[in-house]
Amino acid sequence: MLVLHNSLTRGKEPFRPLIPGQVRMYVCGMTVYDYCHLGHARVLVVFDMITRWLRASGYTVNYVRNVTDIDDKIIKRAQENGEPYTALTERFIQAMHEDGDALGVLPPDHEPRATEYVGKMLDMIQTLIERGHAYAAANGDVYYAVRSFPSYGQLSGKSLEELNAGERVEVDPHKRDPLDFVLWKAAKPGEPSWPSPWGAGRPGWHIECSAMGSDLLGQQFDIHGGGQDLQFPHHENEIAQSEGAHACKFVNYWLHNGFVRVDDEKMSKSLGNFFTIREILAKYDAEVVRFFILRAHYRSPLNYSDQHLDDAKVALTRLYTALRGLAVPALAIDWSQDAPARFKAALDDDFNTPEAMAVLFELAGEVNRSRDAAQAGLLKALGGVLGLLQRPANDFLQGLPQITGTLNVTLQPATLTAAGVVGLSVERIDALIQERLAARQAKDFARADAIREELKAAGILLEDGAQGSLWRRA
RNA sequence: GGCGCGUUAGCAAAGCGGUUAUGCACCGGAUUGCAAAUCCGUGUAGGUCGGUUCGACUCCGGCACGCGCCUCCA
Repeated sequence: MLVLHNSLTRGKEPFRPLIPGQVRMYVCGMTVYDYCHLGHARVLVVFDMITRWLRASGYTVNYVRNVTDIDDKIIKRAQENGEPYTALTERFIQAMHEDGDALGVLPPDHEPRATEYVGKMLDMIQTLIERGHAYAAANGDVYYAVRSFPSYGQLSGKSLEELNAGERVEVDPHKRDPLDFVLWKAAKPGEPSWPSPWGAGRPGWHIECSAMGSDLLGQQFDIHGGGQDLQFPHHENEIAQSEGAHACKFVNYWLHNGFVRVDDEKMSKSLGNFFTIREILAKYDAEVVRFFILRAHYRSPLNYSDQHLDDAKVALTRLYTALRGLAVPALAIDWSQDAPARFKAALDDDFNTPEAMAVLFELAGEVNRSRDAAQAGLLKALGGVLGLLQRPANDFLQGLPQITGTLNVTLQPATLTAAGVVGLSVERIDALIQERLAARQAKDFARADAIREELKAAGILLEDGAQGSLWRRA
């Protein structure tokens, strides 16, 4: 029985979908005006893991992750670049897909773009006006009247009074209440716009998700996810819009993943302390990054540093090392066995991936002791539930970091030579290993050790075994 | 100022009112020409002050420190 933490009630609850066996889940995706950073990677990976686990648990999942492809920042960036905003968004949507693919993130079932749903948004805004939840202002904007929605603040646990007390932004004279938020934004000259009953303009950010969610998943659905920073005001506003327009409960379970931090500060665009996914993938294998993300609980803060990624790499290396050299069979998991049962119990407890991973490491120890292919198959199968361990072991152990992206990426293979990683071809490595083998057989250990040192300097580590020497990249 | 979250060993990170988390690092041993990998073994925790309890890292309260939200942000 899956139990999950619901932000709405601030506690753990048994998960019961509206339709037994079927899960409808919406996650707020990216605003596509730049490359995704590690914080975005966390959302992608965490909700991919959640989707995988729901499916592994037997649920049919309809997973929607939207794209915001029209907003102030997009318009500004496109103007700076002197390009149509659609060219900008297309480019970064493609980049986002490349990043997600690299990280082993399965595509969502639907990936609606805001610009495709403007009509639905206008319908919804019209309904909100008719129901007294919204009003058109003199400047052509349409605002949501938060005072018309008594339970406003339920998700963030704040009352309107508390929110008003902390108001730090200059009050917009067109708003009836400082907390009223924009549903429809009148266009300035030269900006992309859509016609509407209130004049040319574009949708506000919050209405996008309400419209796309209800269109694809229904007026009420099971899970809504996103980063913790969206809890207020974005998700609060979504509730006010959707419940105001549809007069029924919007979402039963709200899931929010924790932030990625740098030096104990939130990684964010505004602070400028972010690392893009592709910057990180220039130095680290994408599976290491995925492993790094899933090694922490999804609701906990995740501190980023090279040291932590180095640690993650070493840990993942241990798992792959256990699989190396075995003919690992593909097998169906018997969830009644001890290790799978503990793995399942961990994930059923609010997606506790750190505990599930502990089971993987215990299993790796058993595989190392037994060298039993069936146990290795179980390790690989359980890893697969988390989207890990699916490559041939040597592909990971001997592989180069993957470079994704065909766009204007600044990464060059040369950046990989920092540790001498690409200094030697596989052929050269094999030749040196053969030479060293001959030296060892001739008891010329000085020569053998010199070759080992030479390879080590190039980032190649040797492991001598009964059937010759194995190598891996440092 | 308001609201909320966190503080676990050298580092990272979980569960749990009483019994080994796990990974890395460290130490001892096996193995190895020497290493590496692997195996075996040992040690190192629970911010602080109180309370509840036979017993608390685990529950409750105070304090300190850190972080987040209250404005766009995954």
